Amino acid sequence: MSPRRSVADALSTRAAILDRSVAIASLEGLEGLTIGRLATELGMSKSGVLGHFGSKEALQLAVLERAGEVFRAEVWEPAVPATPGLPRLAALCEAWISYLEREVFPGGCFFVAAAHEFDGREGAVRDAIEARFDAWSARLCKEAGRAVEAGDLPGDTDPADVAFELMGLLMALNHALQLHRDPRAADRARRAVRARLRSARPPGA
Amino acid sequence: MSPRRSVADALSTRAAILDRSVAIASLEGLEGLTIGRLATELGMSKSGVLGHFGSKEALQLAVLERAGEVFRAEVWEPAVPATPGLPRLAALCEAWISYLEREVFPGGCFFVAAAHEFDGREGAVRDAIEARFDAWSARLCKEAGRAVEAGDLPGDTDPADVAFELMGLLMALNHALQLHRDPRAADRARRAVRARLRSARPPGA
DNA sequence: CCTACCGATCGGTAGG
DNA sequence: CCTACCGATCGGTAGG
Repeated sequence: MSPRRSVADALSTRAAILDRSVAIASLEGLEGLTIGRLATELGMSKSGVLGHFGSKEALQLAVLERAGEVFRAEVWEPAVPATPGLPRLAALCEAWISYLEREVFPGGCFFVAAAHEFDGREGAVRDAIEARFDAWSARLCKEAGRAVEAGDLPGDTDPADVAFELMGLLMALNHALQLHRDPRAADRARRAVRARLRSARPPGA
Repeated sequence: MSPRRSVADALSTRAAILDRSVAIASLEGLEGLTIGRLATELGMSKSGVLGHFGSKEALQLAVLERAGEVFRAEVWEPAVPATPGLPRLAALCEAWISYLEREVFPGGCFFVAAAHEFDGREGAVRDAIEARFDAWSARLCKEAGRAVEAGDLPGDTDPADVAFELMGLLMALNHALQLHRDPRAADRARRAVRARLRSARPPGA
């Protein structure tokens, strides 16, 4: 229909490859994602798949990029309307918990899984994963720092400590859901986040 | 030297295969552990390696068993002398933190990595990993329950909440050390564990 | 986007 | 424990 049909087709094919790749890699890992399997599932040839990216590593980086877009929409965006500081910190955690509960990725948090798969290696994929966690930690630290400034967390609180502890709760939830399939874990995580973010000030002070 | 030299040799060969397997799998994962690589590194043939176990899955299960022995010696045993309840809970956490700091396994906690690698699959390997975490959680819960009974933690504390939160701190530490190579993380984890286990009772009450 | 192919490696087996 | 081998699959390339 379009006069540049081949270009539009190429873009939509690329998008289809990436969506399928994200689904596979979420369960099997970024290494378990193979060109041959992708080709079979998509009804394409291997070279047809690979032609869009050039190499497996380039495909993996594109998959991380695509997963990052999903994460941004599902976790970062919902917290934007919240008031900076403690309320936004709580909103970020709630968005993360909800993102796991709703199984946005079938294998749990895409980046937690990728981090464990690549933390013992070197290269561009590992670096891309680390950069995403750096950005996430920085975001948590920033909001925690604002909460301290606003007096919503005790004045001697280290924002990095808060970010570290919240990350732990989120990782424990991911673990409980994926390995133990424990449906009570989400509420446990919510309770723990609430307790950690409760001001040391007496209510109403 | 021994009259049953071939039997003793077989056992020591098996032990050598498992030790090398643990080292490889810690960094590359239990699937990244291949018979061919093992054979090359040990100066054996592939069939010589495989003959000790029968299949790759049986090798993976034996590797988990061997890693479990190391974990028991490094994390469970050091906490045995501690008084049951809060002191032993603290000792278990400190042993775990030290076990990561000392890089007992080059790729961080063997079981956390294995859990993420296999939580999206089915089978005996996945089941063995889950069983180890069940045992670990039960242990933390038991000591937390004793701490509540002894009045060392608030009376309305859910021991499973404590175990969940401590697991989170340990996983956050593993992540910080492996992905971010952040040497400050161990002390951050110690601080957070101490804060979580601090009694709600005023000191000396 | 395809077919046809490359060398390397995978887990595993036969036979000794 | 070995050699020699199996079919399958890996990432990737040549040539169109």
